[in-house]
Parts: sequence; structure tokens; C-alpha cells
Amino acid sequence: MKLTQRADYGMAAVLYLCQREADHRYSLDEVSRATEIPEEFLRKIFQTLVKCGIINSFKGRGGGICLARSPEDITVAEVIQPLEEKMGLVRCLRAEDCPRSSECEASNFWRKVQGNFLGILGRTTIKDLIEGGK
Amino acid sequence: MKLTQRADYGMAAVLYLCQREADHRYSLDEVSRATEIPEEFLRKIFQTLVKCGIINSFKGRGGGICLARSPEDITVAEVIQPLEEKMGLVRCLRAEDCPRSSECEASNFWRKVQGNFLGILGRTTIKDLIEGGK
DNA sequence: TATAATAAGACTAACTTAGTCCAATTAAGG
DNA sequence: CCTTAATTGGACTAAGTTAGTCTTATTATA
Repeated sequence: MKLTQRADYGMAAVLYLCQREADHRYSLDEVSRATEIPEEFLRKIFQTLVKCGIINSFKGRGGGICLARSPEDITVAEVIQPLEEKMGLVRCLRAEDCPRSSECEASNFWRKVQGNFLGILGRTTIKDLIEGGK
Repeated sequence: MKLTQRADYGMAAVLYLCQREADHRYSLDEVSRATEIPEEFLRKIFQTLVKCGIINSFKGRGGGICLARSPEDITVAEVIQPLEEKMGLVRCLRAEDCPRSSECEASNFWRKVQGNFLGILGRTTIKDLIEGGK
């Protein structure tokens, strides 16, 4: 019962950005050193997060990244989902083609548990985390 | 966000046993064929489940396995936990020694989410699954 | 005593994930 | 314009984990 390291790091990086100046551009190098996430790996993570509109990136000299939205408008689910390549608690929820999924008690149960899990992530914003509430 | 195959199979096997005669002894071979879980792998899974008192095994001719308790006395958590070698949604929840875990918003959040998850598994029995409720 | 079962543990293979490297692109500054 | 400081994209490698197998022992019953 694990999240990938990508997702784990991704959350840490977003959390980092959320806790400093919103409009300042941070370089990869800077974020990497502060969060202790390997730079090249962090780059890949940011590429994904840029694509789904969570952060903005600026190429060239003086470039870097910054949040695209404010912390109360970013949910944990939005950060995690694109970084977890295949969501799915168990094999039959990852495969699109399980023939007997509807008559299978286990898969029905896992589906529910997973829905509950994703529900929490979807209802929690980064701001909630920072404030420690929720 | 994944469970291991061991845990996934383990649930399927227990569910299988719960849906037939309680006191009959089923051979590995029989369960393996019915559930399509590779026999040698299933053996390992059963060994673990025997150790934690969920099923009983009988050696020798006429041996096999049967449930040690009735479905309403077995929770999903009891089946899953021993089969998932290291529980822990993110790295810092798997490591015992994270120095800054208490001041870290992310780890506090993940801890809560994980607690919620385990809570559901602990409150759900195999009987609940079979009846489709919950 | 032979046979039909599980037990235990070492081993291997496959797969996934983490992490790196390199060449290309872009924008700003001198 | 040319240099430099940044990201992009994609291919690649390495590490680690998990899945699955094999082999040898043990046990109980007929």
C-alpha cells in the first residue's frame, strides 16, 4: 500500500512552493537543494505538473517555476494523480478488461476503498495541509 | 497507490474459502486452480496466513487448509497487513527514523489518510464483503 | 512403508520505479 | 548577435522490489 516516490516528491515540492512567495520564480536547482529531491528527477516531476497546469515554467535566463494557482485552489488529488502512473489499488482495478469485475466481491470492495481514498485527496487542498487542519 | 500482489491474492483466496464449506479441507492445488493463483506463490501466502491464525493447515495425506475462524470474525486488515511486507503510504511513513516527521505537513497528512484507510479495513469483515454491504 | 499432502527457505526472473545523461530549445543580458 | 542560464524531451541505466520457482524436509494416513 504505497504511493510512488514521484508522487511523494511531487507533493513535497508543491508544498515547498506554496510556502514561499507566490510570484517569485524558483530554479530547479534551488528547489532541489531545499527539498533534497534529486535534481534530474525533480525536473521530470515538474514537467508533469506543468502539463497539468499546477505550476508554470519559464525557460531561459532568469527562468524557473512558480505556482500556477493559489494553494487553496490545488487539491492533493490534482498533484498526486498525474504523478502516479497507474492508479489502482489492486490488479483488477488497474486492468481495464477484467471480465468478472462486477460479480467479484473483492473488486467491489477495493473500488469503494479506493474511491474513499481519492475522495479525501480530492477534498483536501494544499492550503488545508499547510494550516494543519482537515 | 498499490497493494502488493500477495495481498491481493491473499484476499481472493480467503474469500474463496469463506464461500464454501467451513470445515472441509481444501488442498493447495484445488484452491490454486479455482482462483487461478500460481500454486507455489499461493503456498507462501497460506504459510503467512497460517502463522497469523487466519487459516489452519494440516499436513500429510488428506491434509489441506481450512479457515480458522468464521468470516464475520476476520477483518480485511488482518488478511492484508501480514501480506503487505511494509505498510506505509510514503517513504517517511515506512522509515522509523524520519527526523522531522512531526513538523512536516505532508507526513501528517499522509499519516491521517493512511489511518483512515486502515480504519476501514479494520472495520470491514470478510462477511461484510460477501454480503456486498458496507 | 509408500504416498499425498504442507513447511521452509533459498534462489531466480521479471518488472517497475528511480534516477541519469545528452542534445535541443528558449529567453535575457551584455 | 553571441553567450549564458535556464527548461524540455526523450532515451537510457541502475537499483530495488515483487513475483514466482525449485528443492529438500517433514508429517500424517492408509
